[in-house]
Amino acid sequence: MTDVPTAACVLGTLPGTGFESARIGIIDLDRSGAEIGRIELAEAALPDFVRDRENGAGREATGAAGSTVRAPAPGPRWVLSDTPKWYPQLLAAGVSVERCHDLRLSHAILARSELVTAPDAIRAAADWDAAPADASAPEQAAALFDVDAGRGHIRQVPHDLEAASAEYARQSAAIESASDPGRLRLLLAAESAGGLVAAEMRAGGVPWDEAEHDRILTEMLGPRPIRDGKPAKMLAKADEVRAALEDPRLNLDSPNRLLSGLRNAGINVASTSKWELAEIDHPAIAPLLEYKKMARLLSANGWHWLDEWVDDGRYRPVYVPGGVVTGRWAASGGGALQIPRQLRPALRADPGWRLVSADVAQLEPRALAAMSGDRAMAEAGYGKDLYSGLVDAGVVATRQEAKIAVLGAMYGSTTGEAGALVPRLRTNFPAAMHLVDSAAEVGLRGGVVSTWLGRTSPPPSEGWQRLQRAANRFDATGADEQRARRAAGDQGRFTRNFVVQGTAAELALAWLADLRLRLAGLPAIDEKPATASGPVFSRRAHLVFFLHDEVIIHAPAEQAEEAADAIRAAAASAGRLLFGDAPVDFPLDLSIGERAIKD
DNA sequence: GATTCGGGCGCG
DNA sequence: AAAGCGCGCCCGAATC
Repeated sequence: MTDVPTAACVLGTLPGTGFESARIGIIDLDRSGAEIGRIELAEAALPDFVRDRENGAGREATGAAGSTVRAPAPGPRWVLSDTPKWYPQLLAAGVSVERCHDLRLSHAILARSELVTAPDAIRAAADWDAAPADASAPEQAAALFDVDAGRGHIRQVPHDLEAASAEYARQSAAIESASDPGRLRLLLAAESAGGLVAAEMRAGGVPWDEAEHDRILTEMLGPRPIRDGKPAKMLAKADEVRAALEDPRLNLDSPNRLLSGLRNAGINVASTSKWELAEIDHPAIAPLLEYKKMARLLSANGWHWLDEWVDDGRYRPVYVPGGVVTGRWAASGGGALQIPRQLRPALRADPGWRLVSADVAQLEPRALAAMSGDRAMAEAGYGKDLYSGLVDAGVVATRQEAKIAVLGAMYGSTTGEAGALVPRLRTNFPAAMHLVDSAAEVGLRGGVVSTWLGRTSPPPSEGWQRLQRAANRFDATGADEQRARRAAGDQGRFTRNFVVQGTAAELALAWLADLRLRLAGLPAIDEKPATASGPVFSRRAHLVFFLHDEVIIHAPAEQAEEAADAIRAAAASAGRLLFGDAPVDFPLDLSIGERAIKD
């Protein structure tokens, strides 16, 4: 067994009587997917087993180890039912893995992908169409959860070895039969790597300066109130509003009452939205907008949030890879994707460490230029700000116009300023515009579209189909037709945006996947381990934050420049991996500092 | 009392 | 004046 090259290891639980401790089964597969061995372990022995395999035990040596930044002999690809089910315990034990195949994430893609020509077997395996294991539940609670599997329990994928092995075989067959297996393999590898990164970022945590957060809250709102009362500055601001409206008892927190209060004061607005209020000239408006901002900060990211989500100097949100239909990540707790810019100063490196922050400038339009092969659009952004490039190319007059036009093109704007500007893009960038216009056309008619690597949009709902049928009946009313047209337009804008947002997400995932391997190859430092991070993350640069087109790395100060180089190299590498030699680049805004401040 | 729905606003 | 995509979260109000 020890001298056979193992390409993949399927992990799964083994059936037991329930009286002994849990047993884990492992199936070794060779490159053709054929079984070459089985191993059985106690659950407690799994971390050591995985560590040994990652270090090269159980497969042939393939050259000198440790001489380059990238590990020369990769470990096996771990086939996991669901990464949050398996990986957190490994990380807690100080073990990380290089690569995996997440069956749950891959199933979701393969069951829908247009590239899969024989989807029946995958689609029939409905067990695998399930929610991720709850990474926010502590492990002991997870055990209780299984006992209490009745009410309110969201179904998980099966975690046993036979089910995992069978699903892996189905998925492998689906990939083999695909019209472009290479693209799907890339997509599934990137998606699965995202699963690893999400678990790693949660385990490592974002270094969070609680004192700075408290200082920002106190400055904005006043000192933390006793119990759940409102802070002093907020109360004072509310009094200002009530005085200006001459309505001393008005409840500002109820949109209905606030709306009546505004109308009673002669302010005619249709809603209490800030963009509508901002247009009004009245002494109550300025303090009201300030009050709304304060209320938002308090409820979304106030002291209560700090107590719940930040512990021991680390913010640990729950990421949900693949949680958005387009392939973007979602978050299921802690609001990881909505940290307000106001609180950015609270992200702060540990002493002796740095935060390396980078985002891809205009990721989505660049992804569009690349996938459509639009040379003019690629050239407009090459090596510079894409929006300014549009001004330089004479397409529009100002950067602001460029931004409105480009967003309008990707979102399907037809009216207003964007609607007026989009036709200029159609003239100058016909390939790019043809791609999004075609995607919209397909959606409008009820069809599905796919990203560059083959993630396919969900078909419109049954309700949508019903609306379209109703509008085509002989007795359809004008209202029926209007509803159907509106729904069709919505679906068209969705598919238009899907191809762009989804392809951008793929580029970002490929960037992330490449980056985490580069960082894992950096040498461990001897001193100044990051105090609050887990064992895997305390001795070298590691990812701590990812938000669509942006990453933040926590790095030992002496490793910060290497981490920055890794970020840049990974972005270039991801661009080549997806788009080959297309003349598109993905330039980064990058900064190194104790804090993660952009701009 | 527990659950859903929509307004409003934060992020890309 | 929010037109135009994708989200999550909180709150008040409606509903059971």
